[in-house]
Amino acid sequence: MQAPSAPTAEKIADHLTEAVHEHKVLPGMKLSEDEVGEIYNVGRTVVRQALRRLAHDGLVTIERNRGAFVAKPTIKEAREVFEARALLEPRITRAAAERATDADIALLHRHIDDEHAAVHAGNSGMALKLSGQFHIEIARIADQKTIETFIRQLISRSSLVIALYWRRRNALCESGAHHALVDALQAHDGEAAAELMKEHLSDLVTQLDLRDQPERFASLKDALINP
Amino acid sequence: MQAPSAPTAEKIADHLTEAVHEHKVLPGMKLSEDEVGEIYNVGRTVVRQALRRLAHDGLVTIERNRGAFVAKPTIKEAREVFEARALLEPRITRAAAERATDADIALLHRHIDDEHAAVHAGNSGMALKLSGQFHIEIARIADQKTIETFIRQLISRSSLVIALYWRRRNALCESGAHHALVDALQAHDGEAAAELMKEHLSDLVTQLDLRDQPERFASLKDALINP
DNA sequence: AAGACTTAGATTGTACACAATCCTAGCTCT
DNA sequence: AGAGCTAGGATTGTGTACAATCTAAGTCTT
Repeated sequence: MQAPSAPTAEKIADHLTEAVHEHKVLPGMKLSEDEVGEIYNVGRTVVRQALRRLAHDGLVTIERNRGAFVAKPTIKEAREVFEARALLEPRITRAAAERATDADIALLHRHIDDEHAAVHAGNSGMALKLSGQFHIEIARIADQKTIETFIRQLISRSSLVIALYWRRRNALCESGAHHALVDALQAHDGEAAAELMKEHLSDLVTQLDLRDQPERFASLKDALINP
Repeated sequence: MQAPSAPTAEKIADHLTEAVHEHKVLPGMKLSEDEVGEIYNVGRTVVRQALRRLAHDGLVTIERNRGAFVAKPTIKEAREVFEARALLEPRITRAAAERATDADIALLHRHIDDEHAAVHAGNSGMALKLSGQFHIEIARIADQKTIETFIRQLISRSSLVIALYWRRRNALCESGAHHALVDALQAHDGEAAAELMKEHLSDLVTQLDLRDQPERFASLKDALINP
């Protein structure tokens, strides 16, 4: 599963992003430059580029002379991420409903099937990743690259938020909502699709524990310095 | 005006972004690593970090083994930028209206005054930069860092779009719209502020020439390769 | 024995050197 | 003379070495 030859910085960043989506790497985890470089058979120069890109996406925080760590969004940031999603995704879903082709619908159905299969196989990380990619796919269908880029960032950060603040670790988001969404897209009913997406995101937020007093910090130091 | 000591990569990127906002650097201009490094008294390593960050913001395009150039958004990208702004800014303006303090209002008034002064002094670049910062300031007031970051990117890219597709180079956007906006913010009338912002952005788009056949390319080569 | 200080190790920040690639100019050939 | 080709120069891509900084273990003092 390793890369024998040297992948580019962009590839490494994308691969690490996927790992975040799958909850293979978790908030707070250290990303040593040497270590990452050894994994991908590449020098520190390239790793550095990848880490800086991830930092710019908000997935990683770089502390001077300390290194790169997977970001730990605060509760305020978590709320902002889902507010931004609530603002962007319903509108982009409406646009997607107008443009969705049969091929797009088929792809989304495959996505849902894969997600079900992953849940059935107990691979919750893969299920989570596919669930996120479903949202990205809708943005792609809408053919709005600029907003798609924003949504990609938001979904990546949502994975971190879920890792930190999800109530019941086992229970995954039921993909019934996704199924209903695809039906609305297939019917080219933009209004209904937008409404479904809005409710879906609303449901997601209620599954999070975003109360103000965070007692889930890893260490006392973080508790006293970060907030 | 030069930096005697070595500024950080982030500082350089911010400074170059400002230069884009002021139309001091224009789309298509080459950003040589050695040249930029010499300007800021810094090695190529740091310049490289800054340029990659700008590339990620969509302000610069990096072509492998060719170098970094100020981006030249296509007409499709230009439309997308303003569609995204039309989606984000009215909503963020509504939020800003609810939160704006007296100090915020005073700052916005100063911004408008500075903008008027710049127009009066014939410094259209400065006026354009201030006009963009006005929008960023509203996002800051709304206290939504995530969306503020998106709006920053969009306004930077808007500067490129304006450089490429503005109809009348001399006529600047009348800041009467900005003045009315501040009044609505001061009255904490979110609905009115959102509507004003929506109309303001709509007006901006009508000032652009986004017809499909672009005959304003710098060279024949670009005309045949890019589209 | 607990706390503060010192020193050694490890990790990141930056510059530099070399390799790879591209652009340009000059040359040759038809 | 014009088109194609080749060699030189210049610019970017990447690894590596050295400096700066942080972390942690070990020692000394009270």
